[in-house]
Amino acid sequence: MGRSPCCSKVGLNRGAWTAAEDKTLSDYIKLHGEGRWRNLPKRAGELSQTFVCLKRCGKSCRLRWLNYLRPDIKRGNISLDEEELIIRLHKLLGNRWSLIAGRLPGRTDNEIKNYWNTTLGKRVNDRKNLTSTCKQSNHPTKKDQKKTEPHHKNESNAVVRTKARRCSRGYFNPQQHKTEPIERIPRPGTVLTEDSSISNPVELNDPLSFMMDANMGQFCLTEILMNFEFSDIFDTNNKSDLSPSSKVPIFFPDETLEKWTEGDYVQPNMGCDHHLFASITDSEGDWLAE
DNA sequence: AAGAGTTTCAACCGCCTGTAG
DNA sequence: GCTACAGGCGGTTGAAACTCT
Repeated sequence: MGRSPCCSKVGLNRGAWTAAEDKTLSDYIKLHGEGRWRNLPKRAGELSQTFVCLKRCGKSCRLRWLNYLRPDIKRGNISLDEEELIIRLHKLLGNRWSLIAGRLPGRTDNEIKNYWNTTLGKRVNDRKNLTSTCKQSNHPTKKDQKKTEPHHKNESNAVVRTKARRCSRGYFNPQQHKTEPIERIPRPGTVLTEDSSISNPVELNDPLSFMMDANMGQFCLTEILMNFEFSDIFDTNNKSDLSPSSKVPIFFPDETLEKWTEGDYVQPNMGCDHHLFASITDSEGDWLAE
C-alpha cells in the first residue's frame, strides 16, 4: 500500500509548460511566496489576472518554479570555474546534487545533474582513461560552431521550450597570449545578453591566474576554491573517511556552509593555502577516485 | 535535402524525511 | 508511537534540438 499521490492526476496538464502557465505561476508566487505547493495551482488559478487555471500538480509547479521561473536562476552554460567546482564537489559529495547546487548560486540541482550526466561525467571518465588528452584542443568544433547560431523556431508555438542557446567554444593560442591579456571568450552555452560582459582580461598562460581572475559576476568561485580552508572540514590525515563510497556522512560545519552560500563569505585575510587545496582536490589518490 | 542517429534537458516518478495532529 | 501530508531529492524518461551521413 503506497502513499496516495500528491494530487489527482485526472484532468491535469502534463509536459511542457506554456507561457501563460508560467505567468500565472510566477505572478502568484511573487505575490504570495513559495510553499503550500499542493494547493497552489488551484489558488493561483483563482487569483490569476489572466484567468488561466493552473491544471498542474503541485509538485510540478514547485519544480517549474525552482528549476526555471525563479528570478535568481542563472541561465546559460556552465562556466569553466563552475565545471571545476562541480567536479570537485562531486568528488567530495557524490550525487548529492542539491548540496552541490547549493554551492553554485543560480544553478539548480536538476541542471547540475543533467550537466554531469551528459557532459562532465563522461569527461571525468575520459580523463581517467586518457589523462594525456585532458589538455585537449580548445579549438571550436563544427558542433560547437553550430551552437553559436541560435536556432529560431516558430515563435507561435505556445509551449515554452526553455533551452539556453550555446556559444562557440572559445579557444586561445598559448603562444599568442603568453604576454598579452586577452578577453575571455565565453564558454559554450554562455547566454549572451546585452549586458553580458566578460570584462576581465585574463592571463591565460597561467592556470592559477586564469582561475583567480575569472569573473563570476556575483562572486568569484576561484576565491572559494583558493580561500576555503578545507582543513576546517576534515582531517586531511584521514582521507579515507571521505571516500564517496564510505558510509560515513560528510559533515560540513554550519559556519563553513554559510561561507559557501553567502555572497560575502570571502574573507580578505583568510588563509590561502593553495597547496593544501591542491593536495585535497587535485589528488589522484584513491580516496577521491570513484 | 532528408532521414537516421545522438545529445540535451525539462519534466515526471517514486521514494525518503520531517512534521503536525 | 502512528498516520497522513507536504516538501525535497535523485533517477529516469522522452521530446526537441542538433549532428552526421
